[in-house]
Amino acid sequence: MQVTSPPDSTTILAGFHALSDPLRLAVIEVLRSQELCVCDLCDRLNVQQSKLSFHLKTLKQAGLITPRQQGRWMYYSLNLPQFVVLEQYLAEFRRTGVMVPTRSCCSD
Amino acid sequence: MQVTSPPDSTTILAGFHALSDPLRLAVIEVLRSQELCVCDLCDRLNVQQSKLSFHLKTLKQAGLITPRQQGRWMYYSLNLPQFVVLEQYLAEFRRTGVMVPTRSCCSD
DNA sequence: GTAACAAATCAATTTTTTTTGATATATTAG
DNA sequence: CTAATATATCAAAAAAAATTGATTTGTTAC
Repeated sequence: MQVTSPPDSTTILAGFHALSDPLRLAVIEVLRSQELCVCDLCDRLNVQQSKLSFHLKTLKQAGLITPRQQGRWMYYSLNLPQFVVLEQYLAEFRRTGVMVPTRSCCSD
Repeated sequence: MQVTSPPDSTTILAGFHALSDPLRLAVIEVLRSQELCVCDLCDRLNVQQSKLSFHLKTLKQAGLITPRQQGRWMYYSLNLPQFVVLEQYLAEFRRTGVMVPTRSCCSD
């Protein structure tokens, strides 16, 4: 019973790439407990606004965070379903623990 | 009951970075079902040897693959426990579904 | 020993990503 | 409308990552 179609590799790649930078990881750690606006994130992570904006874009495009505009503030929060997508991708490997015995290589 | 100590962010970052490249993802997909030597991987992925070697190094340093030397061949296989480490990291987010209601921002 | 082969490493180049500071866009306050 | 503020975007520079072809290292075959 497969409810959702498997994600294409582009989605997976974008997700892992988004999680492969220290600042971006720091962002999602901070958002773990609450939605925050850009200026709050700037303060907490002590990083300049345009820099943060660049990384938020990466996370947003990877589907890991969701923006919500309220007045002139932009609030970001985690998009948990996308975390699950990546988690599931990794979980599949665990289920493939059945290894074919090593064949002999090329010309051997 | 925590059996293993939590991985440092360097480990997590290296892992996600290793998974963020198309060729490296292709490598682990191919290794999913069996251990393979470098020359077999070259053939299957149709990629030149030094290029593959570069990416194998990245995967190896991230702990996602394990080398096994046999004669002049180097066999690589998945290191499943490290996949689990990353999976667990992502799973933690799912468990933090309890969101604090949004506070008002900065000067608002 | 030498030749042949597998794989890693290296240096130079190319490509991609990130950073920076400035500017543009959009919203609210007055 | 104008000023102030929040955020996004842009272009240029800097930094990091990837590609390439050549070379090196190590192993086996002869």
